[in-house]
Amino acid sequence: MNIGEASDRSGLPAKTIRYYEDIGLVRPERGGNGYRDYDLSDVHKLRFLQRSRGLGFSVEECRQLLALYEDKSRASADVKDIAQTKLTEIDQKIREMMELRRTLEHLVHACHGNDRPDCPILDGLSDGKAV
Amino acid sequence: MNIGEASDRSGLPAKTIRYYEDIGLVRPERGGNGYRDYDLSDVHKLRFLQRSRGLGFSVEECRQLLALYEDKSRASADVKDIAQTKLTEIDQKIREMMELRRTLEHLVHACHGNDRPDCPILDGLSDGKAV
DNA sequence: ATGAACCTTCCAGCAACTGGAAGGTCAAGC
DNA sequence: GCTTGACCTTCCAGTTGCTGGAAGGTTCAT
Repeated sequence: MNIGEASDRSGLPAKTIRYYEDIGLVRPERGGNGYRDYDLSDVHKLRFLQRSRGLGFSVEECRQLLALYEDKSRASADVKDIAQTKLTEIDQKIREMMELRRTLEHLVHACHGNDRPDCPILDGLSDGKAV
Repeated sequence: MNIGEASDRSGLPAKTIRYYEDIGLVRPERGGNGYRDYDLSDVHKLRFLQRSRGLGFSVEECRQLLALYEDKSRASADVKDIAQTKLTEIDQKIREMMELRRTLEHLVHACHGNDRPDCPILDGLSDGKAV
């Protein structure tokens, strides 16, 4: 498929997809007309990149994660180690996300939208405790 | 406190903290010697930035989230709307994070580290289904 | 066969840091 | 009181990860 459809299916702008090819992340075939030709596994990698980049992983981290898709790499123990490390990081990120959610929810609901000095959030801020 | 301690407590490099001052995110007092002087509420904002940036929110989004800490903004309905929108986004990110976790876990455990062609992940990839 | 909607490369610019130089401040030890 | 080392300051340049736009080729429907 052409880059436009790959873009639609992955949720990444065509520009970004070309950039990912430049830096060697996802390398599609080329048709006789010079157009990039993406297959389903390419699209899957792109979706994976879209998700993991949006969740705060760097391109280099994504490159490592993506290496898990290559079966020869998946067979090697060190790449499994990387994956295991990333799993731990993801768990940490999920915890942080939950905490951020809780903080925001407090800010939206616990304070009643006025400037009361006894607002629990402001109190939490002023004495330095985590909100 | 000096920038070094603020860095230790927030988990952000001093460079990044100075950059955040440049762009008007967290503005500490200055001591007589010209050193930046952070209080606990500054540190709390920095920790908040560290978390939300690491979770894939842009600096501009963080600026909006941070505005919730300013009580005058917190009193306004539109800022509450922003917070509500961000809450929805966070929920979405949590779901994506869970899915990413599940994908990785599959890659680590479901394939037994060899190159068997019937590996469920490879099968999933080759027929284009999500892993 | 012409126009719209694709695609290509290349180059410039922006966002969000990051590193390094050149120099001022501070607290500890001699 | 003076040095030494670990702080801090500003400024400027470089990197990462895109993103926009120009200039031009391809495809397809009318």
